[in-house]
Amino acid sequence: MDANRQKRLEARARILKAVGNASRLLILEELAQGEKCVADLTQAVGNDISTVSKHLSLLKSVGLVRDEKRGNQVFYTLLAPCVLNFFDCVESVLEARVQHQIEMIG
Amino acid sequence: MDANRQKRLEARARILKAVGNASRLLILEELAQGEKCVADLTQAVGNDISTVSKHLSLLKSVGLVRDEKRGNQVFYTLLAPCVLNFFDCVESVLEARVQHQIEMIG
DNA sequence: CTCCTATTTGCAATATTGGCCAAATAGGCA
DNA sequence: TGCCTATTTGGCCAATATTGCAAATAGGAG
Repeated sequence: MDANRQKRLEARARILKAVGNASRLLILEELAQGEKCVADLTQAVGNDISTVSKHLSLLKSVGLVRDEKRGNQVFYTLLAPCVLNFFDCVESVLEARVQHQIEMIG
Repeated sequence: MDANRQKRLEARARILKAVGNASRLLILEELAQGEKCVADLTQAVGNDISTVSKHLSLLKSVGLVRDEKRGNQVFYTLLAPCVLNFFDCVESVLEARVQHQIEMIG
């Protein structure tokens, strides 16, 4: 396969991989409501704060979120709200799967 | 965090995770052009055929593709073309990142 | 400066993924 | 039946990802 295509696909995969994790999806959903600090997100996710911090730094490294320090807190903001559109597609896949299972049974 | 929300997020993550891999992205792009058999996809991806077969079975298990055996070949079809829309969003994230880097330098 | 709070980083343990090879399976054809 | 081709499955290993704890860092307040 073409090396350029490979590079392009890997760059895309890195971003999509960042979205393919339940904790990070939750973080993105929370950020969809507006900026949040790490402590707030930690509360929502339920993991150790250090774990959440690492998820955030991953999301930041691929460009999905931005961070801003104010006082001794760090606020994270969703940079690419378009990822929220993924959910509709994903839901349709889940729907279709349920439908398929019903057909198998019936 | 709510257990139902957790379940829902994990179901979504499973699908998105399936898309977050360069080889599987390539497979999805190939399938966007129409159904292909495993050998064709193997040629395009460049991995061992057993590896490609596993990628396909993963994509199938999350409901993104469908398989159909005809003769001694198995043809795979894209079930959720909406995943192709992810690419626009992902490209915009990559673009924004480049832009950000330029600002850092400049 | 010292203490307190918020966050990040380093480290180690564990889990998951991606890959290949070899073996198994399945269909078609002689 | 036996052979050939196409695909899947099982086993295994290396690389990567996820997590928590403890230590480090950074900013604000006294």
